[in-house]
Amino acid sequence: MSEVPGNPHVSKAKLRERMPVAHRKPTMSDVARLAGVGTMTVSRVLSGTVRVSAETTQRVLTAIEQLKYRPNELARAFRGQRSHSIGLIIPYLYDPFFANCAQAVTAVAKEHGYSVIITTSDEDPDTEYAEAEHMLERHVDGMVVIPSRFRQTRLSRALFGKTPVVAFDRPVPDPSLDVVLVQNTAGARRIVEHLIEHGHKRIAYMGLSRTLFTINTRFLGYRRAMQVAGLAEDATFDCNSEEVTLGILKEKLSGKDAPTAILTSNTLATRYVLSSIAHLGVKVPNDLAFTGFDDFDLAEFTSPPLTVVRQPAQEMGRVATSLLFDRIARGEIPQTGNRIVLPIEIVLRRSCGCKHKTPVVIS
Amino acid sequence: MSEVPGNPHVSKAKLRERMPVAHRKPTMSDVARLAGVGTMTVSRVLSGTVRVSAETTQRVLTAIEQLKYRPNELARAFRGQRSHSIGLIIPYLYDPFFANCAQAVTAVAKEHGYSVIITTSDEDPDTEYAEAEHMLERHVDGMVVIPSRFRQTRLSRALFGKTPVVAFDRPVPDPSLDVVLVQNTAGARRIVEHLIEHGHKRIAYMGLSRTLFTINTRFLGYRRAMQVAGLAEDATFDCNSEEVTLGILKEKLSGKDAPTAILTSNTLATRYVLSSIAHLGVKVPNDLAFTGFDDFDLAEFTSPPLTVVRQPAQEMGRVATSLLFDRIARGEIPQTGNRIVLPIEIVLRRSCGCKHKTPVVIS
DNA sequence: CTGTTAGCGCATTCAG
DNA sequence: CTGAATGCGCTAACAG
Repeated sequence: MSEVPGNPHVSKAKLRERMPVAHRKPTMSDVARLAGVGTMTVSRVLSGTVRVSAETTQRVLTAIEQLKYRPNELARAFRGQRSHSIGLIIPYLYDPFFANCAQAVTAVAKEHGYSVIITTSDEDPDTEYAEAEHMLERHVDGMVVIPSRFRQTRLSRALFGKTPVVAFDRPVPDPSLDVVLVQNTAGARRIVEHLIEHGHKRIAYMGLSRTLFTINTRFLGYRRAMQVAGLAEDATFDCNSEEVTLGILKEKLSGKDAPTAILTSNTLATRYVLSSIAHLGVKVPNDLAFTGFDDFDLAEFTSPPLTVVRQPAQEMGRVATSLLFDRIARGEIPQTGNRIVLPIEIVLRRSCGCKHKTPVVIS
Repeated sequence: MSEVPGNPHVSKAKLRERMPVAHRKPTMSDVARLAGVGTMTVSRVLSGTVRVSAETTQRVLTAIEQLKYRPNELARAFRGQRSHSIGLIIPYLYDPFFANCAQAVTAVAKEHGYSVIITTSDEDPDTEYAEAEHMLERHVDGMVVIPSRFRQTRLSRALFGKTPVVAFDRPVPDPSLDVVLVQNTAGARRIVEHLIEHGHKRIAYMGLSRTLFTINTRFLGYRRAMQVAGLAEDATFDCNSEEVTLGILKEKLSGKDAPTAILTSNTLATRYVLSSIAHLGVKVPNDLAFTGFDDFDLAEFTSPPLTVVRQPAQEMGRVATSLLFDRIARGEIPQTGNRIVLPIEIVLRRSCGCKHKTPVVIS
């Protein structure tokens, strides 16, 4: 041990003058020294949790001003129990639906004075797991996540320990996590019923991978409506690219039981199908009625305007994040989490065969 | 001071048994104890910077496994000089263009093993400033930001100190910050020239606030093209909502010098104008040719498909972030920053009057 | 109302 | 190749 002779309990480091203030970020003790008080007083002035005399407060404030002191959040987070940050994991950011969710999450976090650490899972369960671990290592106070594939996601209470987590848009197998969803099944069912009211008998469901919760759940709604009406179902789950989708649609339409109406599973499928429709020169809604899941900004300006199921993306994000802050505040992890289901709306435009000049929204 | 009698320099805390491991997250010394080594050895095994004997390494690894030990990134960041996180400030997340930028930033950060702290400025210079300060307090290693209004942004080297910052999409007044932009002026100019080639003489520029850099810069390109062709300019900067835009367009079209073609300043303006056009029953491109800045997923499926200037959103984000990591690695702050300008593309579809069945991209 | 002490978990000295 | 001591900046707990 490097002790100074004669002062066996005071190390050299303790005696060494600290670097001149100019070259380091000022710390609390710099402020304390300048104000002629103890560091705790500065801390108290900053946090405002304990009364400090007006005069002292003023001195501290002046010193802070003078040194341009900024508290070190890292030290604060490290020292205390709260890091004042939450983690957000979503599949992609370039999907407007997810981006809208993220917008809501950051907005709520800001209201709580929290930072958001964001990352994408790219729909890959391993990436998702690794990113979640990474956030845990950063000691986030909680996490909001849109889980990847239901059967493969490894997100669970075992991983998170005492860190609260809210899943949204898609559920997780672990029942102890809170989850916020929308009425996927009911939404799909109702829009199919609408198509049936228009007189359609052969309605096709065109989706991406069935391993995605939302896509499968919506399919269930579609199937239900078809069954109730005594109609034969016709679903595909391979619309993974424009090329593939074009092939599928072409084959469907050339068959003798060609569908007269379509429901797509989500925005991406909508894009692929719309592209294929344009390519094939099919007229909507006369040759083929079109409906899709997920509304988007310009759905009103496509040709024809699109009838869709609208999900409350931002509200879902807001509800999920509020729930998370609730958990953080309460500090208790439930045995079984909440399950909140938000209502959807049907936006009737003209691709379904309706003649509305302006969209009609039913909820 | 609470000392144990007889041991004047050993406090009670020092003697007190630590909580049983089960109730705390395991720390490095838990691992060290179990492996029968010092904490430094564990640290070295983890960081891999210094050679440790194979046998010892194995013992440590086993202990880590057994305790499910995870390093505390917070402590690591606090202790070391790097927090391994960068900050990202964008105006909004619900704008697909910005979301795409953000996607690229998070992707590059992930490649570097970095976390991204994200926040929105809502186009407000004060929010922007506050959020930047907040990130600085969190000791991010660097920041990527899409600055708010050019004349009002308070982002500057003075605020950031030695923390590297890259601005993108829009510049900042402070020349010491790096900035990555696209060819806004050239893009606007070329698409207007294209309109002129179609025979248009009265071309209107419809934009949001001129205080936004991109919108003003694109206007300059528009103006240039008009001047060179000897045409009179006709620009408005008040398309802030659907209602206002509708009023403006209605008035323009009823005047005797009604425009025969339009260029919008960005996606939002495009939406407002498209909505107004639909509302007024104007036929595109026969009554009015349409062109816009910013491509988007479904621009191909609007009626008619839209001719637009396409910006490389993801590439811009990627370049900006790579530049930032460069600065972080080098650890030096330049006197005057880089200024990188990325090329744009013109996507010719049919709203401009072209007859292309599929889009033609010129760059 | 204010100050002192101690320690959060880690990595950088420095000694073996 | 390994370990002990030390302190990063802050605040909870206590003492005055």
